[in-house]
Amino acid sequence: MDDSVDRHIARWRGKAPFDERVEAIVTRMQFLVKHLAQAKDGALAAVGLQDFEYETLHWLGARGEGGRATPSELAAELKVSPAGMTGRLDTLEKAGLVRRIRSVEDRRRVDVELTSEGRAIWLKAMDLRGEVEDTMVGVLGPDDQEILAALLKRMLLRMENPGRG
Amino acid sequence: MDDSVDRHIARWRGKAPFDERVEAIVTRMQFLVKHLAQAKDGALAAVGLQDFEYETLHWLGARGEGGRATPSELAAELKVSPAGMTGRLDTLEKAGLVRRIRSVEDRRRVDVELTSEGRAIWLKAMDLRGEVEDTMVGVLGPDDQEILAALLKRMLLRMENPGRG
DNA sequence: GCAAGGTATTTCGCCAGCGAATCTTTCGTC
DNA sequence: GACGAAAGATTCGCTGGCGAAATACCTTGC
Repeated sequence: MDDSVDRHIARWRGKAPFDERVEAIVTRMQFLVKHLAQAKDGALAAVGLQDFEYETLHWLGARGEGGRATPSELAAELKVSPAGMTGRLDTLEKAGLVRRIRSVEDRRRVDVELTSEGRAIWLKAMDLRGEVEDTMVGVLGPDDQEILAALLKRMLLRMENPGRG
Repeated sequence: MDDSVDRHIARWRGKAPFDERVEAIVTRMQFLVKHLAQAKDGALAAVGLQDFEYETLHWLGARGEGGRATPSELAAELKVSPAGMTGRLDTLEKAGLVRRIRSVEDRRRVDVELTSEGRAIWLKAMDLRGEVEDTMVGVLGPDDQEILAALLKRMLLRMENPGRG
């Protein structure tokens, strides 16, 4: 059975010089990410969160109980511009899910931490998000998941270490 | 060697209940797509194109010489809202890369086609984009690429056919 | 033949993100 | 110890995309 990318590529064969495998891989990843975002949007709406809010809470929650992070760290981890992160934190702080604390020893810095309410909502949202992602990744058995994760990792390493081979 | 996703997941183990494999796969795909978009932005700037413009020209070009498509078709294929597609086409038409033709027999409809200039620029841009994507996907040998494409396809089929399995 | 409903596109108001510029604080150097 | 460079966060102006409403057109049923 064909997916939309197969149809795209077939309709297209011979009309221009390009690598079909590469095209298929890249386009499928783009579509999967887009699908995922849309599906997650729907699921997260149930707890009143938007995707970008959840994503931010998620990486903040990863710091552990009472864990903190600076806006720049979060911006780098989430691959968002510093300005974008300021905007996200504004929204989250206004909603009471996050707290900004100006550092004492270096007053340029700001630490961000989850409020207890933020942590609670994040935990609720994790379940919902998990369902969507499990639906997608769950088509694959555990072995295939391992293989997929490894292949993706090799590509990501290349992108994160431009110097390397 | 670890990538940023490994580090994220490790830092995080035991702190919340979730499937590490799924998390790793999803997060890596998101990062790869983001990396790709950023790298492509840079490359395409050389021909004065933005990513969303190239993407639209690309699917239009796939229709073949003199091929046409309606805005709604393009919107569906590119997973963009109809309103968003109008905006894209406005930009492209103003730049002279695309032409809108109101259909004669059904005057609600609009057909879109590449101008010759649009086709030329698209072809030039394909090379540049190819380089970036090849760099990423090229870490994998042909066999691994086939495996990856197949795994992605299985997931995409699931997302495009919600009823199924 | 005409009203009601459906379809294709566009307009409108809004939002998150980006890059550049700004402001504050700290660090290095003389 | 003062002054310029650097670092961290924020503000500002702009852009692409979204959802909802509006517009224009076709089609069906009476």
